Amino acid sequence: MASIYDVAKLAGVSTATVSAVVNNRNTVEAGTRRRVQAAIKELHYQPNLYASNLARHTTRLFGLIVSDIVNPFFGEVAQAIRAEAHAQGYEVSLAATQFAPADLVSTIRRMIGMRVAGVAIISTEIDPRALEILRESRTPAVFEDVGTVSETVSNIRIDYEGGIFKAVKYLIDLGHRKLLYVRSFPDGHRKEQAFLSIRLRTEAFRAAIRRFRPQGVQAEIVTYPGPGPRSGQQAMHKARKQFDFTAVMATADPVALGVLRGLRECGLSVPHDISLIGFDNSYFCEYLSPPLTSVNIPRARLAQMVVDCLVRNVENQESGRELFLETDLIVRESTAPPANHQASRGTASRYRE
Amino acid sequence: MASIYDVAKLAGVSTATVSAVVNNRNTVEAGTRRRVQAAIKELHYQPNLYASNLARHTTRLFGLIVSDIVNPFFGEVAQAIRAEAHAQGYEVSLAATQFAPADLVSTIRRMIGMRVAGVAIISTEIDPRALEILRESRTPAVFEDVGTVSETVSNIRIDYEGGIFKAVKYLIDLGHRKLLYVRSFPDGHRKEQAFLSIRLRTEAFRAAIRRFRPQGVQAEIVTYPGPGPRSGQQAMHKARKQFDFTAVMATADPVALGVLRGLRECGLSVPHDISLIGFDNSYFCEYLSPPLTSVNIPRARLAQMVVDCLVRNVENQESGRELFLETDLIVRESTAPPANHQASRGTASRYRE
DNA sequence: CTGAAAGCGCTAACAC
DNA sequence: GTGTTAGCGCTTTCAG
Repeated sequence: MASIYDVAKLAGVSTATVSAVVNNRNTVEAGTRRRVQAAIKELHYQPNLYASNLARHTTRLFGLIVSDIVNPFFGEVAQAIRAEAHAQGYEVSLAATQFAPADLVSTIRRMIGMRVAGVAIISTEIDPRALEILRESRTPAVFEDVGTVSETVSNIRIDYEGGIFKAVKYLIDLGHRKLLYVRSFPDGHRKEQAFLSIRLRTEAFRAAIRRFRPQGVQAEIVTYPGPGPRSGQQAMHKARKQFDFTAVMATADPVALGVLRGLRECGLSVPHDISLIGFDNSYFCEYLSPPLTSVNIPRARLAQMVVDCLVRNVENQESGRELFLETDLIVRESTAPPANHQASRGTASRYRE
Repeated sequence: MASIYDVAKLAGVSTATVSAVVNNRNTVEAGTRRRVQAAIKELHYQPNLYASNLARHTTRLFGLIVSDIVNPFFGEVAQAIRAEAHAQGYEVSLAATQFAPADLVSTIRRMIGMRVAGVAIISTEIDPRALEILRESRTPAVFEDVGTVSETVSNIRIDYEGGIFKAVKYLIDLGHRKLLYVRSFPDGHRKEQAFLSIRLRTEAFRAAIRRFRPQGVQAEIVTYPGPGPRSGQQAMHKARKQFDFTAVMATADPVALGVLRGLRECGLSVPHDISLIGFDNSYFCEYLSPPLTSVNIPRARLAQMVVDCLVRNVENQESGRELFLETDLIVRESTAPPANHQASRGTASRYRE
């Protein structure tokens, strides 16, 4: 492949000049520029990114690491972050770990190897080495949910507590007293493993329940391995036999998807027999039957925070910060007052409103 | 950040030796290796990828370009391709264009700049420059649906024709005679613009209808701009007033999602009043209410083909090929015989099966 | 098994 | 405006 020398020779100029026109510097005379461009075209010249980055010493590139590229929530967040970064003149390189902590670490290594200006980690899984490596390399980073802010690492705390409290309260106010919380963890891992955001969400649920104990609220938490939808589906088939409940909260929307299906398979109707609340407010929520009530994490705000942290850290040497992202409950049609005990026992679903 | 020289000096060896241990070459004595590793750890050394790729002249890296990172179909495909590439010892760098042909071109440029070993373009949008640039740079490439194979570019033709024929036939066999085909195109573009796969799918639908004309089959095709779900939803609100139909085919699953919602809002039930078929067989299909019948594009097979083409091209200098990927219809519960004309006129949805 | 040294293709002073 | 040139940090012969 043609190099900058070939172009320079063909155009009868120096490599510095070619470099200037390639990088759109306006220090080149129109005629020269044209000659260079012609040579570039003729040789199909494409600058070698490795060479230029190596010589340049600095990149306007952020790394973005998400857990699961198939979960639309991560896709939406990635889009939002990309847009925000572009607005600030940064590219973003996206990587997915599919929940494997080892991949998280190697991906971070690779990104440091790319000398990214900063990296954002929006992931469910964590690995203590991740933080350590990032801090040692002094690469600006922003995490979601991981607590330890430092000179170069920021943290965005998502208000699970508040969002889940709103959700629980909403159910209680509707009259529900027996709740089921369903969570899922990726296959090939142990439940106890560090999926921080899942743990935090669960904790938030427990805390909310505690506060409503005086009202006679009871709750169970069940956990199944595997992809979210499958877990949710399983949960309905199994948990229904063990526990009595009139409302379900899912740890993430894909889990809610499975719950919806499981419920249907059991001949139970949402929200008539069982109310259901998801988490993340994925775009598909409003398109389900019934449209799914879900706790919303504002993506645009999240993206702003992420990019802002990184940019300030990079450009103004501001140190890492702890930010707090509020969440809210988006009420749709998957939640309603519980049917009376009789009706909720399985066969009433034919008579809607 | 520490360089290979720093490590070499600290370990009392040459950079060649450091390079050898970093790259896991087994030509280093155990003791030396340990010393080097200690130095690496102490200095938090991370090799500069640009420098190493520049010196190395060759990468085991494929570029993968998809249209829309939020559509789970692309996510699933990306995962499958990544897995297959890893199995062959290649990394993959993922980029999303969000349907913008200009981004397609600049992304391809960037990937050539990264000197990727090959690139796969699984996108809805196309741009003639894309093919041209790739061919000129002699970068091995594989497209989906774009017809012109050459020395370095392969093409995977997806059997839209077959898949859609099966879908239409299935509907006809169920007794449907009046079909509606709903498609969507990204906002900010014109309908006539080149979204090849959408056009091909539409053509396939037309062809299928033509073949069933003798049976008295009628069909309409409607098109709305915007995100798929919104288009599907709109289609139901508007098209229902203009046309008479008992079955809907959507150009992609997200569109079907919107159709489902639109239908519900109109008080129509699937499949009792209207049958619905999606396209792509996204993972969420089986979790909808009712589970969505959809035309399946086998991801694993697609991934195999893509990676295989690329690898053969890179490693064995085999020239580009034209491959054909069969599709099949996954029947679920969104399709059923049409209700009699009376019942389908809007109010029958309470009396299921 | 290890070291010396010549690049890789580009950028950015600095000089002209 | 444009050219010269010294690196950037690594890999890879080739000697030893």
